[in-house]
Amino acid sequence: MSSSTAKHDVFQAIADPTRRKLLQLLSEQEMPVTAISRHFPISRTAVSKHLRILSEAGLVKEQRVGRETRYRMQPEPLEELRSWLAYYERFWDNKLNALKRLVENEHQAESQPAGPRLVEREAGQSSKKG
Amino acid sequence: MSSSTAKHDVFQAIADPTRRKLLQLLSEQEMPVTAISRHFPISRTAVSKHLRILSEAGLVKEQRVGRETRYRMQPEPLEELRSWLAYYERFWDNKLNALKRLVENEHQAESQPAGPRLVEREAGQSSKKG
DNA sequence: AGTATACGAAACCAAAAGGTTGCATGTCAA
DNA sequence: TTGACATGCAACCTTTTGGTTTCGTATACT
Repeated sequence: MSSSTAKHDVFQAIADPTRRKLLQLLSEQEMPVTAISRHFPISRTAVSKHLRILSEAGLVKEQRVGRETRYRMQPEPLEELRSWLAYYERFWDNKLNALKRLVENEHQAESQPAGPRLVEREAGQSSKKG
Repeated sequence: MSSSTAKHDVFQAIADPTRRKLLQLLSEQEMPVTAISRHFPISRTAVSKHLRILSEAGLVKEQRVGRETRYRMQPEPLEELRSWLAYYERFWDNKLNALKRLVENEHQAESQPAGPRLVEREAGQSSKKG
């Protein structure tokens, strides 16, 4: 169900600091565009564009109410970020655990945890002329 | 001690899909540039530039070994992403919990959880002409 | 010494990003 | 109906981004 054909994904959407502030603001409360743009030093149109990008990433939802368009945050797409991050958490967890073990055993030598040590090298095509 | 003057932050660094693949690859094993670039359809120089950006964000570390530069992933900066994300987790947690409650109680009405309902409006300067 | 390999730096380019101003349109208030 | 407000859209501009090719230099191999 997750739309993967989107022009703007969540990674790209949150890359911009203004958009992160926008998200923060809209997480606190739903707001129409002009009210939103009052919180930023840029033009309303610029804010509107950012909102569009967030919208395409599914991070905000708009609702027309009379002449205003109210935006609210939509947290679901952050799930993708979360699962992406989850993969990498084990790496710094490992480091933390290693450190913890080190501290607990204090003067003991660090036991190299099992892991890939070999470095990927040439593809094996070195005999070009022979 | 967290460097905040960096030209490239972690959000921007992971925004590019190529760089995310790069991270993935380097999380599996340390690798020199040419070997890395064999995994991508772009030039070695382009890969090198991406590596530079990741490096500036602290997400990879390089080590010169003879004529090659070996890169390895450095997970620590992802901590920032993690903590950023942590703030938003409560939002979808709320939704999940609400859903869970709903499912558990099945045919029961959804009790609106306490939260800001009011919308930020005008700053109060509507009496301009009097 | 001479050649091949690994890499970075520089110059250059097209497209995307982030911003602006101006205009058109829909809606609310007298 | 007339005017103010809220917004979207189009045109335009500048800077950044992601990419290329070419070249220089350090290191390794024989």
